[in-house]
Amino acid sequence: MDIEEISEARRPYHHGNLRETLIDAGTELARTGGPTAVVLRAVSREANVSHNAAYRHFADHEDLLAAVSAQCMRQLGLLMTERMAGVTAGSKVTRAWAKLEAIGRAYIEFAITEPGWFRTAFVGAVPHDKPSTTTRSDDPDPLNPYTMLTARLDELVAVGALPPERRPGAEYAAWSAVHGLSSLIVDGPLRDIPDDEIERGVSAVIGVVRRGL
Amino acid sequence: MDIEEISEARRPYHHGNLRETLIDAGTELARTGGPTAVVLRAVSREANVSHNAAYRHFADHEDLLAAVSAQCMRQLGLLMTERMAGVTAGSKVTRAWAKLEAIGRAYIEFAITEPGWFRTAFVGAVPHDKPSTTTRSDDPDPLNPYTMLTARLDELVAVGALPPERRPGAEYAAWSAVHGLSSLIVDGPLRDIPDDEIERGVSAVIGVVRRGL
DNA sequence: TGTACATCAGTGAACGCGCGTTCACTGATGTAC
DNA sequence: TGTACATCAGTGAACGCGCGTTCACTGATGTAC
Repeated sequence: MDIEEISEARRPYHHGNLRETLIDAGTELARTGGPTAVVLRAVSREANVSHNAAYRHFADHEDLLAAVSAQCMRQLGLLMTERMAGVTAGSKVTRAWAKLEAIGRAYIEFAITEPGWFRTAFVGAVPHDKPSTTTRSDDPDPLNPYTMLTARLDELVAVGALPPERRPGAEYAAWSAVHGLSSLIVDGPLRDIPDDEIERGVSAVIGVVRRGL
Repeated sequence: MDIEEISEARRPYHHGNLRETLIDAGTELARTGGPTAVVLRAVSREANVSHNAAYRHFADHEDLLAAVSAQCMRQLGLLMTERMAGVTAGSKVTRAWAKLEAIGRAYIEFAITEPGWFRTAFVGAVPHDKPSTTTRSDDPDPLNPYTMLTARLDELVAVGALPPERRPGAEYAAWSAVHGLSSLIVDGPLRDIPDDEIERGVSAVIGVVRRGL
């Protein structure tokens, strides 16, 4: 009750949680408009705050965009985790393959259902071997899509489904295939293909990766 | 001599070839700055023409950008053709595979050596089954990368290297893999990986596609 | 062959727009004594 | 427990910027008679 009162009328001068609020507002704008919609003034407007307040929490526009981008990437990792959790049946080998397929399909699903987030996630994305300064932790982020992919490939080797000599470079092949189809559909020449054609593309990509590994 | 005179001092009021000149200027700007550098005023400036002259040849900014984008796509097709022409040795089957590999490697090479063009080629790219109004011809453009890919895959089938039942959807798999690696390197998280790591990625992608098909 | 006139292809000034950023400020909070 | 004061987190006005686009125009060209 008190909280509602505050959020409606007696909004305090000090926001208390403005950084997160701004990132959330930016993420919402990115959802429909992609990275170019993450504009300092628009984000501040959305957060009901003067457009200068952002400078108390971010160095500049680029800094804010990077934070929003990271949040979009986390959304991708979240969907991948969710879809992977649905895989429970079968032998160890079957499950290992099914999990790899699940995260791959989730990646493409994310790109198609949330194109704005997908595009935003990949602007100013930090190289996978250079952890960002804000996420400086020793154990890798379990929601990071690249981390999830390497874990799946390692599991395939551990379970005997993938010959160890095929392991090096495998992440490039798998990631590229899935990312490429996503990009071609989201911004590329495959923009307007019908749903059944998309499913054919996904199946072809998954099939080639699986047989090729 | 006369020509030089004209181009230097006595530039005629009527340009005579302004449309092509503007597209070329835009392409040059795109080369270093990508699609966002293709700005109406900058392009006109580069062509030594008032920034309104462009409106005699293009409906608006988007129209100009589309023309520049098409030219960048043609550059990609040109490099692919060139690299493919280098394949001459071996049996029919060997050559068919080598040509597919050659266009795939050329695609990635183009993305890495000409990132501005690569990015520009894929903004507002026309869906592959909907030819643009300017390129309305019955026989498909031989410089179109997608056309080149399908031709290679058809050849693999004709030559007996690819089982016909594997043919449907094959272009999605091959294109996605190659485009994905390119995107990840050009704008994505693989932005700053060293050269030898790139070569590992290319080999992995090519290998998986070849074995997977 | 000459001339009037429509049309085409440029020019130059001006418009409004939203943006990122800076400035001087004010209200709220925390802390030393 | 009070009080002075530094610091933090917001506000509001203003800046310059380059952009796409529109307007009224002018110079060059082609064509009908």
